[in-house]
Amino acid sequence: MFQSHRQVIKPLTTAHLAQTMTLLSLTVGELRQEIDKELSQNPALELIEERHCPMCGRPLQSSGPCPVCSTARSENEEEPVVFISPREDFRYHSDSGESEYDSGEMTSAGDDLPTFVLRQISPELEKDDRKIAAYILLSLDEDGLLAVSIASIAQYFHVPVSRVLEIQKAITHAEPVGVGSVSVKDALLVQLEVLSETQKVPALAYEMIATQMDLISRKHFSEIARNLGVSQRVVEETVHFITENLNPYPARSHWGNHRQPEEANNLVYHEPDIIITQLNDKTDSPLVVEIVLPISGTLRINPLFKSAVQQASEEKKDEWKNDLERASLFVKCLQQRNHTVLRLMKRLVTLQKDYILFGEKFLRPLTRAFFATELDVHESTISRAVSGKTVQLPNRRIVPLEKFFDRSLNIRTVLRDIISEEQHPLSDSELVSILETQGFNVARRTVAKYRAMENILPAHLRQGLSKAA
DNA sequence: CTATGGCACGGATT
DNA sequence: AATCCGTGCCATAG
Repeated sequence: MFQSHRQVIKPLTTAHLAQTMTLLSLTVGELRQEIDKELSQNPALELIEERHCPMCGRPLQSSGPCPVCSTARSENEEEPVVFISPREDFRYHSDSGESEYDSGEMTSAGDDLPTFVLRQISPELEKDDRKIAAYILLSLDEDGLLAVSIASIAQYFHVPVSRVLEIQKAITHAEPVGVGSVSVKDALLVQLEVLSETQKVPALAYEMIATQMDLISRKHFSEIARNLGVSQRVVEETVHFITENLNPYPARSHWGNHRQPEEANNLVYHEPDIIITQLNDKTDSPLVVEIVLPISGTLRINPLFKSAVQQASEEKKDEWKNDLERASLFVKCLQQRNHTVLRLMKRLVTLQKDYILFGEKFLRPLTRAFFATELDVHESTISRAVSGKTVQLPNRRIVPLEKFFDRSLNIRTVLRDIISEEQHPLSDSELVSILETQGFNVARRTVAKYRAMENILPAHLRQGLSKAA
């Protein structure tokens, strides 16, 4: 066996390669199961509590970025800070004592709402706060609104109201946005706030919801117009915007098969495999990318076990040696998996920075093949690394990693914008020429397809938008 | 005659 | 090798 050149991680055997490949394609949830399994049946493997920063090797205290690295790294403004981040177990209902929780089918795809939300926010909560968050989430009514008062929660946990409010705020800002609000009004306000980060919203919407809520629900538009001193037409347009884009019952948009088929809001219930955040909310501050590792602590070979092998009886020795082999293989594969994902994300985030910060309009159509040559790995490696994984963006949206490789999302978004601002229903061929002026060359037929994807009606059915009363 | 959706083909992507 | 996607052609609706 030859080693042509020495790498950080060198592939040793075919078994190694095979396992690396399978580990690479696993999501955090699946990986957690895999590690649990390996840990329970291989005595040579050990999980030690203390953690070391994967970048600089210093021991880490709390979860989150290593202070040393992130500060040191952020000097380089071009590259995002990327690191592998150990995470505590997200499961809130079972204490760590019960480690296997019917681990067979505990995939993250079909979580209930509380679990789903908790997974999003738990990274930024202290351990004690997670309990409170879980309590809040379990106190929701079926619409996703809070069924008990904030004060009673504070009393229950013997903590100040302000702390509960802070946690509740985190919950309402998670997907589905507005969940956990105390009222429909609050839910709408939060949604509006989040929405305004990515698109422009009617100027009056906020004030209208905040002060005229009961009139809105009773559809007394003329009275609202009088109260706010604007024309009734403006009121109606704003209300239209509200009913179209906001959802008074956060939980229903995903759970109740209300309204549109779930195609429209293709939310995926996953804990994120990768979390992208921005430390300050400044748009120029570097992005922080965390590759989520589903265990807290460091996985390594148990040194005691290793030395014990020496003095083992003959028959045991072989078996134990085998365990040792497997353990080191497993650790190496795990490292390589993280290494690959890390390299990929580092490059991906720099290239798609505009998309991450400013929305889908700025998504660059990149292909997996491109990254394969870029990182000098096989295409299938990238495929494996991308498939099934999910990313949490700074705006808390959780999107599939595949979205980063959507070849037409940017055009579709521009198309959506054009249509939403059209004065007059534009036909497909007209849309083609408008897109052309913006640098997008697509065929007429393709525009039709994009419309279909975004479920936008054809031009002749699109007029009912702003009809005068 | 114009606008749109269906089917199918070829090239790119996985 | 299998799949996805953009596009051209044609039928149909208005």
